[in-house]
Amino acid sequence: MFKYEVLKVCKQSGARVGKLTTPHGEILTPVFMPVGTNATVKGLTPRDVEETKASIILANTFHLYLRPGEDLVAKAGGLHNFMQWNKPILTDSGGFQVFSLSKLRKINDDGVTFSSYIDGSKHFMSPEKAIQIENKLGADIIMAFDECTEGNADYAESRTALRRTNLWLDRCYKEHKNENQMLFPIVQGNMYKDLRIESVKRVLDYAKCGFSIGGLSVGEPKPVMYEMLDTLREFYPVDQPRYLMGVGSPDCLVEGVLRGIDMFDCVIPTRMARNGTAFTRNGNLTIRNATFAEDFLPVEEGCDCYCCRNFSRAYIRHLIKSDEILGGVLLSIHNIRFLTKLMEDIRQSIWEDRFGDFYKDFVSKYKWGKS
RNA sequence: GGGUAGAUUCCCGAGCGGCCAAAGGGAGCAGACUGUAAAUCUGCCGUCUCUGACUUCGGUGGUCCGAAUCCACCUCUACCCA
Repeated sequence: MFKYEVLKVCKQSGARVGKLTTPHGEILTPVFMPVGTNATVKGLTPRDVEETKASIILANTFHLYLRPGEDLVAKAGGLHNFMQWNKPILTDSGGFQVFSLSKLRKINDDGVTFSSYIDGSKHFMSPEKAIQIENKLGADIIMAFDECTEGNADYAESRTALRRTNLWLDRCYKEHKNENQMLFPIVQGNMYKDLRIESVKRVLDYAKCGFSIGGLSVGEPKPVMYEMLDTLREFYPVDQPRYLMGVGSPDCLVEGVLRGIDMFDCVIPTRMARNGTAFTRNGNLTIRNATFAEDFLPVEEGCDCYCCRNFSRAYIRHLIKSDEILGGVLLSIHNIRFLTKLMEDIRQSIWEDRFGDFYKDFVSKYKWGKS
């Protein structure tokens, strides 16, 4: 049911194109996966998401457990049916929420006790429970329940979190019974090379058709993240996709592929869209800014997305300034399409053994902020 | 014609003798955002030679050591009475 094949390795860079087969379809890697935490990519219909050529999206166990509840999703026929997305879905386990909602939780080896951000009610999440919920939600790929630490966590704290992540990893695999779902283990270890290496070795004892790298892009500088990826690289088996969790700025995607990463997800294209910023190959454009008030060009010339084919920067700026929902919707469409197109172009350059050149060209043009 | 209330920095609006360049909104401008408690958050928002100085609170004149705040007249606005 699950299969990963490497289709091509770039002679110039070593980056690769692969194909991951799942019950709901095939995914060409390297791939960017848009995030739809609450069983919706914010603001977009599945039709919109499909038009961006996204081949797989994320949803979140933690959020769907709190509302509407995994039983209701199961009753609806599973996530695919509930949200009307018939391509692959990956559910995150809620491990990241242990980190991002840290003020609301208490953690020990058994699991995590936390207060709901919705109504303050007390809940308990364990590796077993997370897997049970993910089984009910029915995504194609499900994530192990891990403990993610902050970018500046000290060694002792990082080691404790890793020990717990490892403990939980075993419990996740014992609990997981649904053969229609591939369980990905998660590498942790913060910014400590020895912990990262220990973690990846451990993870590979469990990984069958894919594994992921978590706990990066959590506040550390980008070069530190790249260093961690460089450290891990020699341990990767060739026959499994490698998923770098939570990474999605255009420059990080390119840097990640160069370091052997096959899968990425991130909220950043949709969040930045709602906050008025667009990705382009020449750098980010804060469409909200006054400079675009009378700019009647599309967000990015040459882009084939619905937004760029039809609307001007001036119009989108007007929508954003007027707090009209459509502004965020259109920019979300563009930003996601920008990333899926970036991945298409990366794959093409790998096929043609020129990803090294593509990388240099991209990095020389793309700027994150104002230059 | 008579009466009453009012005129505050782009807008709304607080201030009612010193702690006022003047609360709070809004608008405007800019920044942040990486497994989404984020259509959110942060900063700036009179001028300047900017750890200080200068010019502002309808206008003019006055009282006072000191006025956006008190007094007089004027202008305008709203409502009421004729």
